[in-house]
Amino acid sequence: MPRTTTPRRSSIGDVARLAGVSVGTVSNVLNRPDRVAEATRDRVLDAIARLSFVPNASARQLRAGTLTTVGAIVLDIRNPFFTEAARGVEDRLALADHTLMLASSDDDPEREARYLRLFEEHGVSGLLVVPTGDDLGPLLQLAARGVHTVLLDMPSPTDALSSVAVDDVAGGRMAGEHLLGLGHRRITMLNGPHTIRQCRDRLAGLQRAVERHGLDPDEVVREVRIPTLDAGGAAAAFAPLLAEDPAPRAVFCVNDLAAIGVQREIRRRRPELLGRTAIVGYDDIEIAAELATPLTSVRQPAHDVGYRAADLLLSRDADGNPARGHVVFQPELVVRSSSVPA
Amino acid sequence: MPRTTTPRRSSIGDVARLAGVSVGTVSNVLNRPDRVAEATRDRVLDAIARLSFVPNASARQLRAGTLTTVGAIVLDIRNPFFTEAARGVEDRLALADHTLMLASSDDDPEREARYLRLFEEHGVSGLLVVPTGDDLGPLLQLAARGVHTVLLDMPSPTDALSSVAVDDVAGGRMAGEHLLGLGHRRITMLNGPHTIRQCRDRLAGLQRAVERHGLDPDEVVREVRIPTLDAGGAAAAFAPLLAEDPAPRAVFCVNDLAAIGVQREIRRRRPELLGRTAIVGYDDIEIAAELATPLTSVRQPAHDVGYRAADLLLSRDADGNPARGHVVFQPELVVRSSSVPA
DNA sequence: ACCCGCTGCTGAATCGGTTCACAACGGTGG
DNA sequence: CCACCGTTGTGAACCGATTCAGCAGCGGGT
Repeated sequence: MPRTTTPRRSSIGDVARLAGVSVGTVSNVLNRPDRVAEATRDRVLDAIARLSFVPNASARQLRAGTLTTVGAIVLDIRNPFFTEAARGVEDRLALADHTLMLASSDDDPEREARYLRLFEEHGVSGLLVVPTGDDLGPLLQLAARGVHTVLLDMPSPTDALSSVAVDDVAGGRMAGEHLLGLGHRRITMLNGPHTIRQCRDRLAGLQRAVERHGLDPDEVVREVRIPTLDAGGAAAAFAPLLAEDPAPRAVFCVNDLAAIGVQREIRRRRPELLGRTAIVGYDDIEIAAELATPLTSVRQPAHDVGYRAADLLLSRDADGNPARGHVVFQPELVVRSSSVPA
Repeated sequence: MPRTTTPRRSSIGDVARLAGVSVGTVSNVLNRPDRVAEATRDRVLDAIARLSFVPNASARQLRAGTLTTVGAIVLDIRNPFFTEAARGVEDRLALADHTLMLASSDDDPEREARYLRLFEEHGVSGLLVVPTGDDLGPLLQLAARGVHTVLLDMPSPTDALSSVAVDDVAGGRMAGEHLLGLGHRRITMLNGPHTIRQCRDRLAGLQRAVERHGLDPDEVVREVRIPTLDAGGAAAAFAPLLAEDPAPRAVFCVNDLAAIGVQREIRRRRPELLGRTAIVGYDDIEIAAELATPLTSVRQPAHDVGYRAADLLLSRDADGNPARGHVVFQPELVVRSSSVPA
């Protein structure tokens, strides 16, 4: 009986009644204030304040069809690369008074599909997606249905989808050249699943660097897969390698979190190898420079990636159609003390 | 002229026409499939597939009023504590087939207000907020308007808002007792703005620990404010202290990122003080154990905080009203080598 | 033959805004 | 005095779904 009935949100009709005008006028006050005489406008604004009226976005969008919300789906919200990119997105969107809604697919195609559907149902004005796999089918269908989509951190194989990415092959090559230049001839790559393109590309870059040195990639490069791209998974996968003889002396990790896991595992199991194992990470996250052994890493312009992607999403060509484009940023090798000579 | 007119999204009416049924039937197929004969249902499903029909969430919500989306506003998406909490939220919501939309206020009340309004306009079924300041007015109004709201990482001063928080006074006290136990009698606290409650509480906890030791907080504790809670801001604020004589020998940082900044600054300017300055951080982020000097830190159960908050948001009492509650988790001190004796 | 109840479907009202054709009105110029 | 104009404001159609009263058809009981 004391069941508190939720007070119904007040609608534009309530406001109109209180202000003694028609709903059309209230709508005009909201959207084209200059079309309304000042006295009337004040009365309406007063009524809005008194009722603490908040317009219903569903109703507005249903009729007007427009929305200033952009959706983004990243692989893992805990990965600093993605959060930094998300900040870039937000920063660009804020300039256009748009807002970001962020979701994390956890590298699970099913979750990705759920969020894609959710955003489409809500009619977002654009979508930024870091795809979980190679199957762009769902995204292409989405684009065909008129949802302007930009691939994040993945070059688009088609003109139907725009993209902003970083050249991962170049990044892998930089890491490889660096390690080869230090004299290493056996390089272990701690890589993620090949379903993730970044992982494949970074390996390919490493192999290309080896070839350029006139060596055989199959001899030099040994790939070890880790199931999850975090420190724990990397540590677990690296542990058995440390028991081998000889233990790896040059390790290229698919990201910095994995590199941190490798360092942790070396310190725990074979501390004598600490200063004698070259480690190169990827992403150059903020704390890479602060680690027990400051980490050599391939830096990606994460903020720029997000910013540029949002920019692409918002820009229209002369005809008012969404602009299409493919942007590829170049990574940069940051050398610190973790990459020791052979 | 080649202006590609966006193909209009197909509606439930299009589906009905193609399947040769009424819109009501299509709606039934979508929401109560058991009410529809199998043959009819198959025809409708076929039409849905052929048109790649996606229901319009705005229309649905406008009429039905329900939504399975929850909004969350955190202070900074780059702070691992918040992203970990966000994962906790997502994990709990997924169980109930709800989805999370995440936004970051950047500790800016204006941005916070914008997102609050956005989420309210969209009629989210609940809201998780880490408030930017002490002014809960807007949130109380929101709650009064029927938006179920849970304060994240802040104990609620009122029963109108639920809350899930960690006891920051206890955390500050733990840090203080640890440093005092190590013999330190001058403690510098690198703190954030007092507009943030966490910052005030952690300082208060530190002061209380000093009192318990029979000492005068004003003599022992020196507070230095940093404008932003990241490594860069902390490093900048700490630099002048390093020029003083004597330089600080015990530093309690309001979070781990700040502690990392302090370590960086010491290493850069006074490397001789490296092993002789006790540092305690807060949050125990994943890499705290991997730093050049592994960091003593106060651990917060971030994932649990998010999970529990989402739980509170979803739970209803026997009358079907949203449950109210106040949960306070206890932090835990993790001692590593950064906290050296005096 | 008639009524009852059940299943399966229809058609229209409804949610809360936006938008547009049009009306009301006071002022202006010929 | 009238035609005309610009400024304000009105009222209804409309967006795309949900929901519910009601109807058609059919089998079974009496």
